[in-house]
Amino acid sequence: MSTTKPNLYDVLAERGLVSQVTDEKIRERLGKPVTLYIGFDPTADSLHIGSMVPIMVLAHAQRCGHRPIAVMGGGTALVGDPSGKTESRQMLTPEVIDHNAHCFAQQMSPILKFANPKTPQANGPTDALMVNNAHWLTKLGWIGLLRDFGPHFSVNRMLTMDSVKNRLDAESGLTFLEFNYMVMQAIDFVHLYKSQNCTVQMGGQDQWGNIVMGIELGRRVAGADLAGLTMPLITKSDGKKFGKSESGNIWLSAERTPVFDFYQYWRNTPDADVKRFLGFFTFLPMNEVNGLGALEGQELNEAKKVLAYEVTRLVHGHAEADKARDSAGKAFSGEQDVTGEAIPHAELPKQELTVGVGVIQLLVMAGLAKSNGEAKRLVISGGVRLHDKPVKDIGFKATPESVRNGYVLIRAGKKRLFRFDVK
RNA sequence: GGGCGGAUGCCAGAGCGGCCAAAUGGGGUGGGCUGUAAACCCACUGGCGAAAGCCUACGCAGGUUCGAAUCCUGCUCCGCCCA
Repeated sequence: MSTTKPNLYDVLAERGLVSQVTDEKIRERLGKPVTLYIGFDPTADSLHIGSMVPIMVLAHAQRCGHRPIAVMGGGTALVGDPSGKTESRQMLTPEVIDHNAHCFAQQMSPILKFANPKTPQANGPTDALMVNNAHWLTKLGWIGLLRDFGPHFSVNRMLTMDSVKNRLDAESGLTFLEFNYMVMQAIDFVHLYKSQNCTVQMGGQDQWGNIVMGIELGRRVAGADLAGLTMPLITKSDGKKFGKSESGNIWLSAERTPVFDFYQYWRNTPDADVKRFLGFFTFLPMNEVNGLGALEGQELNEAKKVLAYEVTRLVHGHAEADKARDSAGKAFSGEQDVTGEAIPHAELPKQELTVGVGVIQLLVMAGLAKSNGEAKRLVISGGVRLHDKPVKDIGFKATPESVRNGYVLIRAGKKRLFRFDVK
């Protein structure tokens, strides 16, 4: 490969994306093209921004001349994810998993270039692969599994894994099924080594144990020289969970998280996280990242705009990102222009207004409140405005007089708003 | 298989016959201060209802009681200990 391409390790390291490595010489390994993988759990039909880091890492790998594989944990999803005792242990069907994997591929494809299975001859050496571990895991028989892999797993060793130790101490305990997750993941690595010559596995910090198991298994059963690298857990300086907001997870799917909300999530990044996030979630060169991150005080808002725009562009494309940026910019700047396309909106028939529509109802219709009660509390606490006029009375009704420029704007708090276009 | 302990709201965790829609903390939302930031301060935080009130909720199913998250019985699940 061309020597002009940067070393993946350097790229990840300077962006703060390296937590641990299994091999001191990982940098040398990555000096020439390798095949590497990261696992994803296809338990929902959309990825959320927690998965952005792994996707970015795969994309960096691709840019550095390596071949990335995204492994769908279809096999593990088939037996259900037993972590979290209150979670319903839904066992996903193969059809659902396939559907989810398909959705993931679509969401990843703007960031990661995938090989086209239909035109193998046209695919490049760094085109990404997506595979489903159900394809090989479901073929394993119990006896065969024990015979081929059983002797190579030391339970003593497994018991020393943090993930296991924590669960043994925890009230929830650890089931045999969960105990076997790491076995499955180890087998994945070996399978990918044998079938794709994949020699490096990456993953979140929490995957460390699983990665190490895979490396050891590879050495024992195939004499393979495998390596792993983990990425740090993404935290927010304010201690809040990354990727969560008032309305739950921030998803990559525009259906689950409107582009406007997506943009706003990043736009509202705490100061202390802006620089790190620019490194994690954008491809901006580090000198630019450092420059933006060095801004202080109010100036840092410019960096947040760049962050929000860049991430939105990566995930949703130029056109949508432009709309979100322009709409948000106008709505929250002095202009207070809320006519932007990306502003959440819906149509409201004129005749409903002639009868009068209560604020409570409007808030619920707009999705700004989940129930009438919540809407009422919102009004009572002084958080609701119709256009720019505070609404203090829960009995207030919007009428044709409430329409301005063809719409009725309702705001909940400073940042949430919804526009009813009156038809 | 046996013994003991446990299961409470988004999460953690009090309550152990009426004062319980259930303490407290976290989270979330709204307000204040700001820069669409953080920190900090205040308020709110099951549903329906204008309200009075009604309904649903303390693992599940029954029972005792005027009255049960609280007592009894059975079941399910979890933890600890013993074999």
